Amino acid sequence: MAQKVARLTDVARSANLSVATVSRHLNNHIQLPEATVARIRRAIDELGYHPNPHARSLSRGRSETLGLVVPDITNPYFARLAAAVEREAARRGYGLTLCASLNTQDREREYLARLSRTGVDGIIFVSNHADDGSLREPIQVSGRRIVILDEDIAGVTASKVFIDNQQGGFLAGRHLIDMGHRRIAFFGGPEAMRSTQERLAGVRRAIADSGVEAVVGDIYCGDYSPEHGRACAERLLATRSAATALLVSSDQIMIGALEIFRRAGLRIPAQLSVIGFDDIAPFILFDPPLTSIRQPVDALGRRAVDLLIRGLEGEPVEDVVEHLPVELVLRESVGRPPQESGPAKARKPRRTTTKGSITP
Amino acid sequence: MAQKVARLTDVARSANLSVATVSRHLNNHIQLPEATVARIRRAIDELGYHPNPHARSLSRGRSETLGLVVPDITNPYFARLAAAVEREAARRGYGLTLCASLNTQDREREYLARLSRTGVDGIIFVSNHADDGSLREPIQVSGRRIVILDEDIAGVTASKVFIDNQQGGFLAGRHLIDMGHRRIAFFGGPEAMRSTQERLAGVRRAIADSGVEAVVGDIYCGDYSPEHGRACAERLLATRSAATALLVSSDQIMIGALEIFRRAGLRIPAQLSVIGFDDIAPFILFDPPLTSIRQPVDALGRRAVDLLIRGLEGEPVEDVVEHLPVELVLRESVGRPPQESGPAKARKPRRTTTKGSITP
DNA sequence: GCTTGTCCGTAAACTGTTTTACCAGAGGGG
DNA sequence: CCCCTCTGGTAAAACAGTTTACGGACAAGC
Repeated sequence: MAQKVARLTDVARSANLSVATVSRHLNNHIQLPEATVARIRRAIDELGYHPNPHARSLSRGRSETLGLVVPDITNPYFARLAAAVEREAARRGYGLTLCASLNTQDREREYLARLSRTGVDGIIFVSNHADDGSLREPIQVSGRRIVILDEDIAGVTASKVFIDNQQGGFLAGRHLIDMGHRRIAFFGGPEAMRSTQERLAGVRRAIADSGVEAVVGDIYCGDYSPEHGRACAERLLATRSAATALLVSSDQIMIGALEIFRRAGLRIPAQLSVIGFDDIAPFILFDPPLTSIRQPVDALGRRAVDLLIRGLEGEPVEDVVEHLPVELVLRESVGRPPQESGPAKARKPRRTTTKGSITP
Repeated sequence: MAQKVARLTDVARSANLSVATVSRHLNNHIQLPEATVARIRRAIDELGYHPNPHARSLSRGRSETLGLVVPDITNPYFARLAAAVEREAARRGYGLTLCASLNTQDREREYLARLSRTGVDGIIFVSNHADDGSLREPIQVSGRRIVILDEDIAGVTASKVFIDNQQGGFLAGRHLIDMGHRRIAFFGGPEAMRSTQERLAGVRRAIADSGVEAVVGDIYCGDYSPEHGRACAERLLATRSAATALLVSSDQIMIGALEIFRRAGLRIPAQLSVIGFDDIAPFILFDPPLTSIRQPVDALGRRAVDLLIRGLEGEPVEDVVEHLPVELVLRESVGRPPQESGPAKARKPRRTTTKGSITP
């Protein structure tokens, strides 16, 4: 009783072979005659042999496992990202160990250390706050290959995959201008974060490009949460803003904002045109269906995994920084500004979904 | 250049000790004089030594990693569950490797095999479909300790943690009866699943216990999805059902159903009283805020991890089967049935949140 | 003075693979 | 007949820790 689990040695002995032969056969490093193969197969079945994964990892120097550090999988955006990463990793034969940093630097550092101790081959790192430089050293010291996703961490040399935030702002801005809006409000994430700054810059570029007299005012920054969205919306209503259009920088913020708008009886888009950002939440189900900048979340995850695994498997890849294109999905939450009487000088909106392009 | 990473041997040599001494000190198996400790510390810092996790796992026979198989983290219910599991695992010093089965038996089997190959110490398994018996063997053969979560897989001997589905149905049913409803519709998940059957049984038990002449009719089963919810709602409206109340067996189904009801202009609870199940989605934000049976999702995850780790760390635990209590959260989506003119013989609702109890 | 026990420490076995270096024998070409 | 190249296979050395069994030195107890 309590019989030991079968080892490779046992299989080899039972098949009258050396361990090396069996091992190489199992790893397809050798072509054996059918008779020998059958002997091995029989021995394995009989003994119920399963290779010991720890020994395998030690010997090969890798475990075929990736680590993913993400602020919070309860947030649909990160859930979707994690799902994409997991799927792609699995497709390429890698496992994924998940770490929820809850967006605190402490836990981020702790998980980085833990992942080093845990033997993952590489790490995909997603943070969601402005970086204060304290992450730089633990990342470099972890010794693991790493790729930074979604939000930058300055000073770290690694491959990085972002979305084209500026293009997102630009597409939204241009659409609003085209529809005749001249004052655009903006509900953003943390002010210090690149995503916020770049999206804003995109809107401004759209205005500048249009040659039209327009402005982005009522810029309220905070964190990516429904609470912040509610606060923004209340503030916008309270100040009786002159803005006729609004760009909301995330689904989470949008959910909070819509709650307040609905409660206040604000009609969208009759009284206020609204564009969202992310397009993960089922905005098509909302009333009205929401026009939104769609992030290529799945592509983001896939690309990060691809870059990481490539680096891992010897291919000597340079660190790259990529900006994946976003697109504008037109639905029904953007209309003409209320004060505009006729179809004066406003141009028509363009095609239904407008692909952004990769910026260098 | 390309200098080798420091090994324990290097540390020992540099500190003028044997590897055993250093190893035991690092693992707190020995108390050393301060001078020796300092030598070790110096050597480690100088060499930048990090223990090799693979070697460690091999030697100790475990990796302090758990596996979680879940249908889809994109679903908020499972996302929440995964978050709870991850948090608890991390708290106890364990990592978590994530597998998304997408609810297909094939992928479930594949992941089970993969997790065996990947060296996790134990597995938490969540499936979301009626089990056809084909999972039984791969689970047993995996050789890993396993705990089944949320939905049963018959014939598997393992610890299992469920919620008390019947109590959920019962609490909902009793509340509706108390409010005067006599015909209750039910939108459920797959008919073959225990969760569906037990919740339904709970409602029926509530009716039986009340001694009142009531019935649960318009029972529509399908999968846990918004699409199914839309289909259910359309069917209910189309048949001009006599039901004055409705129990919806999941958030996902609810989202679809509400969309149709809203579109049809149905007033809740004036024309139809509604109770939800899960209470993960922010139902408090809905209009009206939804009365719902709340699942103890965090507790579910924590308990599963606890059971698993206990078994792993030698404590000889019997396989247990637990049913965690649910509670009824009263909000504003349940009222009196429309045809009821006065507050006739209906009893008052009870306290605000009613804890269920553990059933044996 | 002898035993006993503690403290600090060592050598060696053990974990279970993969991989390298090598080799006997068979078959083919010259 | 000799040389060469496959084929099918082996022994042994990594991989990098943990753990066991043991042992010398020194102090205390008798």
